Amino acid sequence: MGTTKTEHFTDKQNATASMLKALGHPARIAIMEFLITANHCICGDIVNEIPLSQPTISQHLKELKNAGLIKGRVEGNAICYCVNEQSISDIIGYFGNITNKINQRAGNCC
Amino acid sequence: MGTTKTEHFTDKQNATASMLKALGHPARIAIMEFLITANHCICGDIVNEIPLSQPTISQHLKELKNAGLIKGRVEGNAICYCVNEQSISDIIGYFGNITNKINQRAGNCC
DNA sequence: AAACTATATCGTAATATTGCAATATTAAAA
DNA sequence: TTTTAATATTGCAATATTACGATATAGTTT
Repeated sequence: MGTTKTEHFTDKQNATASMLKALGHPARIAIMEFLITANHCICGDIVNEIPLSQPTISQHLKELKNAGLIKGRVEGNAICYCVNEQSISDIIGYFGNITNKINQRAGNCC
Repeated sequence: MGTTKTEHFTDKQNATASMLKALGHPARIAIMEFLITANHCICGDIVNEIPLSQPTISQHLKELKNAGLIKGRVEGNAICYCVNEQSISDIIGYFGNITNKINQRAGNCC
């Protein structure tokens, strides 16, 4: 117990859940928004921008990276982060599909 | 510790994270997809459709409902569930905005 | 090389999540 | 009214997440 039973679900369902889970924390939403708003890659400003400790930010960045939502590039002794635009397209694609299915069907009773 | 420091983030960021967090589990993705694919409201079939125990499904439904992603309507001794279409629009709107910002900016270095 | 800077990792405490058996609740049917 | 059916709640064990201090690592500067 305590563990998600991923084996009952499709790969696509697990992959989708895992992307959205990575975005399911306000600090990670804030990091994504910061990276996007900043008009360029961010090297070393993230810790100053978000009021959490450096290890905590580093951990959140790792999770975003594992989920494929951001990319990192080593730049001297700093690391430049930016959004993986493909991942955002994938998410939009997913919800676009959902919307199409909603629009195609008969209608709700609730 | 162990608790998310929501006070450091905007209401919008917390609200967005909380919706996406609700979708950040394969069982809840599967429930959403089932409700959408089913072309009508679902009264009582969810437990048979997803290989998790009845209490576990009930708990996931509660979380989806708390996050505003689904609606429930009492129908005799059963409960009919359906997707809250507005919530999907909200999510699409959020990622649409993100995409606009990405397209407006100079470009990545990564 | 020594000091400095940026980031990652380790270890750990506090809390949250997942899943289920048992039980409660509520409405319908017999 | 007893039984049946559908769903919710409670209680709990296993595991995951969140956050951070301390420390490690790696590149830069002096």
